[in-house]
Amino acid sequence: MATLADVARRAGVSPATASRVINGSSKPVADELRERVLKAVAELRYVPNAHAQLLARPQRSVVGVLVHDVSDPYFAEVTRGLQRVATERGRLVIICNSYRDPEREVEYVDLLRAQQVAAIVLAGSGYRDPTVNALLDERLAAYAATGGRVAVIGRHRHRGDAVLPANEEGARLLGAELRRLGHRAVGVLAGPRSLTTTSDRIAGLGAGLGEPLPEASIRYADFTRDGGSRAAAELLDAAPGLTAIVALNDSMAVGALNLLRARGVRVPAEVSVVGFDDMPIAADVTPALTTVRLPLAELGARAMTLALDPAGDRDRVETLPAELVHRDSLGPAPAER
Amino acid sequence: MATLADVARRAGVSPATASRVINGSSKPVADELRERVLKAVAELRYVPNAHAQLLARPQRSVVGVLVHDVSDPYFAEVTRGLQRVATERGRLVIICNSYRDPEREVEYVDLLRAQQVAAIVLAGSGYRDPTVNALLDERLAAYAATGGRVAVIGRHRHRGDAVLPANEEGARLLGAELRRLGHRAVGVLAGPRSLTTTSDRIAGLGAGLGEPLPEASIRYADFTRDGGSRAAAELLDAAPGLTAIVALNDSMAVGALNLLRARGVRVPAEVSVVGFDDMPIAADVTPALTTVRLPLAELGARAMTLALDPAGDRDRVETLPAELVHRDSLGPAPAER
DNA sequence: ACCGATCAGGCAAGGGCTTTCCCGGCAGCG
DNA sequence: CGCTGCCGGGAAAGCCCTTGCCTGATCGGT
Repeated sequence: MATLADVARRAGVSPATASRVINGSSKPVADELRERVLKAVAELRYVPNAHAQLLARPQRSVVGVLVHDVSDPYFAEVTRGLQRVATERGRLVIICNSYRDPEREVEYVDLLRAQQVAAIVLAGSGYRDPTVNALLDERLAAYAATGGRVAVIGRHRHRGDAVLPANEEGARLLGAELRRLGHRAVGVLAGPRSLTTTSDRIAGLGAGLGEPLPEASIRYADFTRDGGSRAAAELLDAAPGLTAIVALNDSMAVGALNLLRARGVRVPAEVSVVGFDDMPIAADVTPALTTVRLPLAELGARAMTLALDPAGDRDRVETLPAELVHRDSLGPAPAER
Repeated sequence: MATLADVARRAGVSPATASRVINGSSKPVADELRERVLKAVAELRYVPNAHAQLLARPQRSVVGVLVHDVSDPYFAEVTRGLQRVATERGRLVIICNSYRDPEREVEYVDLLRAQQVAAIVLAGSGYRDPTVNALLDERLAAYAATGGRVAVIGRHRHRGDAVLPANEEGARLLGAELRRLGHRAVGVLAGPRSLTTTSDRIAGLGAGLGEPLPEASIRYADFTRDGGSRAAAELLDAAPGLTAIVALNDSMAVGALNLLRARGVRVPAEVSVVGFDDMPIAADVTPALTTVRLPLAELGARAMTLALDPAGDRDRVETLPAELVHRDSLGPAPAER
């Protein structure tokens, strides 16, 4: 690997001059020398060692993003927003997948810290377990204490700048609509119990329905298509009288739709199904999914903006609204079964 | 930010000793000192500066991945495979999105080179333009010349280790099946003209159908749902007699399905629709999409494996087979229209 | 009790780059 | 003609860490 010294030698100048030419320093360099340096750079295909640069100047330029799983459509969308802003601002992004493992999350925070990233963006539901949060908080605080910027998405239990999707409010909207349509026996396909996203959405739903949801009508599973399918099967077997199934994300809803089709249950005539997030596929399944739209890319974009802007005196918190999207999978409750 | 020197001072030892304790060096250190160092590390919340480490020891550990767009389901799936292997091998991954801009691709290669990554994995269709390829090749060669490892996915025009999806063969399978079912008027929803993936799949399709596809029955658009929808509309308007539409990826197929539904065209009774890739949603749309399955995650996993294994004497090339997945959106050609 | 071997720990040299500070040379001024 | 001031270029210090090599001490053997 060619070094700056190689370039300087080849151009017959000092490393100092070469560096100045390459970085466009404000210090003037004679045209002839400049050209010689540029020529040497091209010939040697020289690329500065980013680590040495970072060591030599305190300026931090890359930003770390910690998500549960980029290949999950939810995070894919959030990441798109994050990337857009980062690219606009000329920042490189390191994406890390925690796969919802709190321990790995802590490890990654340290790793990003070691990489001297300018900022860390944490995306994806927080955990309900206070022990886990405390550990992560402690690490983030250590990072922030040395000037690192932190922004979180959807983790209201962490300090630092935050952007929050209106999980609870969105679920409330949905609950109210279900109630208006006469649904009384509502089942819930929930994500992992440990996540605040799950508990927030359940709470909102209960509020909207006007009565807390009995634990018996909730099934916890993975936030995936298969998780939704399995949970729906269990739920239907346990409580055959349900008129509506609320999935706490669209993937699960798709799984439920699939199961119902397999069992020959008509949607929404016999059972209504609704989702959450409004992922791109929601409109393309049959029946088209009624769901709660969250501005996912916007969530990412805002968070990255917060992370890259200088810290304020106090934590900034932005809440982004949820919106009910009416499609075909939700109808009035059938009169009697 | 605490440094090793801070830790050493606090523990009352030399930086050398501190370093040895922290890195678990083979050189023995007395238990008492070891403990003092560990205590200082904890108190200062010390994390070694990864850049300084990288500078001090030549060992490269992170690997760079260059994709068109992680939030595209195709790449999301490929990335999942890449990540899996990288994590197993204890490697951090830097993901970069080129958004199909060849120029940005070259920039990112340099950037990854600057980051001293151990390997670069290039995923996603190559370009047909030889000029563009030459430029990229030159940069990759510069990287490889200094010991960097390169692996590409689906870019048969680049040297270096490669894993290739059987694009052409998969399309041939599909073409043959269409022919068997009596389809003679076949339209194609193609991705960008500049990509080899597009041209390979078109070539294979023609081969399978037994006759080259007339240019008039092809519409080029973005590899997206909306691209597919628009292209389908144009195609149908221009050639109303089509009995089958082949989308060159599943997103486009979903868009086509949507358009046909909006126009009241029955699938597959009046027009058959097939996709490519077998993305997770393919099974969930209505009618369920007949498509060509590519082992996407496997593609990623293999590529990462190649990239992390030491270079062989010659370039290794693995081809992964495509498989026709029969679902509901493809039926026999209607007798007469 | 002395010598050599063994061992733990520290010194210091890098690794590649940036940047401050200094120096030599030149022009301009008195 | 001599001095000052400016300007372009280079020497070198430092960023933080690892590690080969050296030193001082301890221990065993004789």
